[in-house]
Amino acid sequence: MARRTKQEADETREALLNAAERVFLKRGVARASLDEVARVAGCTRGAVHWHFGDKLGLFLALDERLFLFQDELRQALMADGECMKLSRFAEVILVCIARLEHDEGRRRLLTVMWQRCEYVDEMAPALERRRRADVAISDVFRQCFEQAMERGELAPYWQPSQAALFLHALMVGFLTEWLRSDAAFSLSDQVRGGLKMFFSCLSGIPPSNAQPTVFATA
Amino acid sequence: MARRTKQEADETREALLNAAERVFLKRGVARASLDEVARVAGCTRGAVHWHFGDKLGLFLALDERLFLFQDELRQALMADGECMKLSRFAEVILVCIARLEHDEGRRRLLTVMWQRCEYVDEMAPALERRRRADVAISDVFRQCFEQAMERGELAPYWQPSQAALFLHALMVGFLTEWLRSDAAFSLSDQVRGGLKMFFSCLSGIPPSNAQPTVFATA
DNA sequence: TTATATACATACCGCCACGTATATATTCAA
DNA sequence: TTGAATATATACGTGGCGGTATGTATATAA
Repeated sequence: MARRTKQEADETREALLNAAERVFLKRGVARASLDEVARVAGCTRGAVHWHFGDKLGLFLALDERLFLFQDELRQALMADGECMKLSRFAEVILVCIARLEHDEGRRRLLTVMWQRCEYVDEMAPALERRRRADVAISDVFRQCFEQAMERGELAPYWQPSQAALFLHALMVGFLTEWLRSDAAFSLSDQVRGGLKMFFSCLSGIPPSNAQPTVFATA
Repeated sequence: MARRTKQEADETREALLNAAERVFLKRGVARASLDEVARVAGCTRGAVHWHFGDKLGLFLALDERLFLFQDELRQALMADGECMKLSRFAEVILVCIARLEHDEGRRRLLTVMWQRCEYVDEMAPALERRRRADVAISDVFRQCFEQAMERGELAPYWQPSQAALFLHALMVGFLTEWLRSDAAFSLSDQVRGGLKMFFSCLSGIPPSNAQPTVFATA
């Protein structure tokens, strides 16, 4: 019941975060009790308060996980300040989406943060993170589209910034519907189809249904 | 303190709903107290319990308002089972969006239902309404695109159902970003631009920037 | 006019969950 | 070996909030 080894303590911490993920998902962040979180993790509220201070601390620690995922996408899209070609760009997004779809933990986490949390008062710091992550992703999108425009990959009537906002809204929309439907449809399929249409519009080249690869290599 | 007239009772009811709208927005549905709602409305919890039974009843009554708004859009899009041309279609959506943007009450309501509520356990009925409304809207979209396809207004590579899901995701995404940003940008402008690109892609006709009206009359 | 239903206000009760304080058992460093 | 820091469990106090029960004044119908 007391400090075993440092590693075991870390395992307790992880167990608590995993438990919080599930309990927040089931009860909602506001209605979830720390006691239930602790019991699901196989310990008591003492451990929660030791590791996270209070409920907000626990929530923010959990939120950190989502932040890491988002950053992962951002880095994948812009490995070294250099943007990839549009065709490759779409593929990277799809890989991230597919990973999300097949990782129950990520889905739980995203559901908690998007659908089971009332961003108000003390939750404000998390909302700020969300906003910054949104801006960061949109910025990466925009930079990629700007470089694509310079390379002549963009149909002339598209503005890079507008394309970025458009794409971002599209992704947020698909994700929101997917989470709301309780993953009732194949997210990958939806997004694949959506991206296909979007990118072909972007490039001004009609999509080729015959082609085996997902995107025309514009 | 007691039954004045029937009309005054209805006014109390409306005042309570308006208060709930604001208090739920500020505190989140779960953390909001009925006492604060009542005080904001200028009465006590007695009135709340009389009119709505309990907290869930109050919430569902408020939710009804949003449902009405959504139905308004649905009816506007398909007045008499007949769908309009795509160009007009986009305009109707924009009118609804503009109305939402300039109606603080509607924005509050939508924010509460989309960003200040944890849909869990007893909130399930509201989530069901949300899902049904989503399906209903998507269905209207799909029907319109089907008829558009029959009229030859759709580029051949678009499937009506896919176009409907695409459009729906796009709208949900724009709205979500707008609400999350606390209405920091012009929703109408964003959506106008987005719809313009989307519908020109749909019809396979590049958008004409020179034209004064928003959409090419395809 | 009076009884009854209505439209609230007030009072009371009970729970629950959070935070804190404290106890306790290990580990680790000296 | 021992003290201090660590990693929990347990115990305690308490504030808030929701539901219900009840009080009460007014409208309305008979």
